[in-house]
Amino acid sequence: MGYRIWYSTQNLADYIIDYTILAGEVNIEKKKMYESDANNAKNFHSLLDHIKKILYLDAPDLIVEKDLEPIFSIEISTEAGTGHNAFQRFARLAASVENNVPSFYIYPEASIVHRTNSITWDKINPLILQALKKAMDIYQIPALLYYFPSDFNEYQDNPHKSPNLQSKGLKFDQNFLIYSGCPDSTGIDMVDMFNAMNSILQEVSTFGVIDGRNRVIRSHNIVNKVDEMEAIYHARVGDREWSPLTSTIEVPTSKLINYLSNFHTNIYNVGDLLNSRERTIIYCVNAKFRGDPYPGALAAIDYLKTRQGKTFEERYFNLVLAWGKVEETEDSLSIESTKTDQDISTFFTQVESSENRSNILSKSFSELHNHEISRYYMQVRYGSMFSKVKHIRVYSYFADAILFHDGALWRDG
DNA sequence: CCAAAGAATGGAGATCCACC
DNA sequence: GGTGGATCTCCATTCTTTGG
Repeated sequence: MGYRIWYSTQNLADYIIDYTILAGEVNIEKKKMYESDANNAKNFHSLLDHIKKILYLDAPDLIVEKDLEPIFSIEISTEAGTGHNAFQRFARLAASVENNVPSFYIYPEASIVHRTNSITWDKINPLILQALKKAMDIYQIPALLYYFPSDFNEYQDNPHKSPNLQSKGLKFDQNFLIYSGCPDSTGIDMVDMFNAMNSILQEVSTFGVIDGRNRVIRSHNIVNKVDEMEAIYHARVGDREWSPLTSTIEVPTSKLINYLSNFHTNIYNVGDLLNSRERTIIYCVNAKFRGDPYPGALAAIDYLKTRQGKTFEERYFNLVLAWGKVEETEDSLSIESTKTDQDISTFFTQVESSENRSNILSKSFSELHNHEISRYYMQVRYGSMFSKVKHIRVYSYFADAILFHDGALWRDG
């Protein structure tokens, strides 16, 4: 027993160990993490059960564990945070917090984007701070945003003079041989972040993992961080709407029920769940049916708009995902397909192909290779829960219904 | 009309598997 | 066992829309 660091890139594991009090630990082991059964059929099933559960929605970059219990998870992005980009990774933060595991999100306050006639700092969408706050309010588990160190403060008026122009204005760690791709460890937010991680590690050492994790939301420096996040949000948000909420509409649930009636007979009735909420939030995506960045944005909308309690049953609004051009009509909805791959058959094809590819439940014992035995046993227990592609998993977890122009799927309860 | 923000797409990298 | 195609995932650029 001791510490175990699950990583997708080993550099990041070394970075976190070396810059926190984990550096003094002897009993510490690093292990490679596998994202899903769909993506890594050979190895995913060998992960411990509680790690699989965090990975169910989406895989973070790092999970730190003590005595076989996760202590916190980390996600890093260097992407420009405009539009829904900052939400792209939100589902994995949600997955972590929903399992009572604190999570850290490292994201640039701004990064330099070169466009045809200009060089600008693209700034992070402040709504991400609000989404994290909502998740913390519900679970009382930290979900903290730290800025990836950059030249933004010093050079916000003249990005072309940024010393790190070639890396979009971002500051990477000086020791690039050992910590390649990791943020500058001397950056003020990184120092704060290491302190917060140390607080969690100390709470967990003193009170045990379960109690420790539940106490950290009240730790002094984490309380300060949460206050700071809220202050930044209020300073930046203004009185306008921000993505992804700009792509949502709110309608009476009766219109949703009428739309669904296009796809079932008169004898069938939609179950109680959808009808139990008067109004419905629809996330309208007029893109080819696909994954990123939409799964993360859908998860964020859940926290921003619809969620009251810890599960999707405790929603104030229904949360619905619609593909195509959506219009509200007098008593229903109209959805028009304006692009390829906006038919419901696209969804079914993707489910079917991952099922054909990943599901080995129809094999006989003598057909199984040695490494397939424990994978088979996992699938006996969980079916294809971990074996579908990420966006199918995330959409069907968060959305009460998914609408297409020529079909729909919905929950009855 | 231009700049900023938003929405959507394309592409790279990793891995697996069928086939030779 | 080498190789090419298919799949999955992540990254972030590019195209589109909006607002002053």
